[in-house]
Amino acid sequence: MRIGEVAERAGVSVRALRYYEERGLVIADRSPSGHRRYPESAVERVKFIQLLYAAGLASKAIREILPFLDTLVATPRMTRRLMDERARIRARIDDLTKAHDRLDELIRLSAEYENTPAACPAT
Amino acid sequence: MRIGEVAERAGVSVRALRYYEERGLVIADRSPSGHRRYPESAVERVKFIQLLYAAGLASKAIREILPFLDTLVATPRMTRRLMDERARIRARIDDLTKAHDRLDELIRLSAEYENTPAACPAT
DNA sequence: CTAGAACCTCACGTCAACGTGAGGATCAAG
DNA sequence: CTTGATCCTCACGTTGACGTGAGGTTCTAG
Repeated sequence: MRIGEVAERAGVSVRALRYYEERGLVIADRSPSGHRRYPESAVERVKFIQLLYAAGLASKAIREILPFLDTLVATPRMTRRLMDERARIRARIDDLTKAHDRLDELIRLSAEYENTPAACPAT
Repeated sequence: MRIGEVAERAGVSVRALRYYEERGLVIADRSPSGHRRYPESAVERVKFIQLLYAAGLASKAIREILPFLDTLVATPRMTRRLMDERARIRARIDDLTKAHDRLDELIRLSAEYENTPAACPAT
């Protein structure tokens, strides 16, 4: 598969894919002319990378975790990293929950001084 | 109160406080010689700012929300911003939860191939 | 065979929230 | 009055995940 198709199907930019290769997150072999060739699996792999990036993992952490997808064998280092990052994410969720509740509080407060309805469509 | 004390009590750097002033998040008046003077309330204000920064709000969004703490009166714009950010945070929590669960899955998988105990101290 | 789409490699630009000196003034204590 | 801690204002450096041309090659449809 060519880079443009991978980009579109994974929902990222072509530049991002080149960047991932530079960071060692995705390996692509090349056509004789030098164009990148990706296997089908690359799409899912990139989506997974996006998931981890969105969760705030650094590319270094991702690089340590990704090989697991290929080998399905976890080194102690990988396991540790997985658990560390899980803990980090959990802590982050706690922080966000605090901020969320605080904003909630303010919104309810503001509803007392304004005519603005406190009801939120997404609640 | 001087900037150093505010910094220590709020748990941020002196540089951060100057930056917050530059961004219009904290107003400090000056001594005749030009040193910043903060009211007691600044400590709580800065902690709140930290909470919002930690939740991923941009300084622009914080600037729109902060006046509420002073006036306790919400303009429609402020209310909208509050609710927008609450929604953003909620969405962010969802993303993180997805990533968390995915990592959890991998950790359980890796426990099958390694002797690494799956038990997590923080669970 | 030719045009336009898609690809390539540099390599500098971006943005946010500060960090980090440089160089100098001010404050609090003895 | 001196000294060490604290403060001031520039102003450039940092980090990560790309964006954005520049300048050139390759692929593909007609």
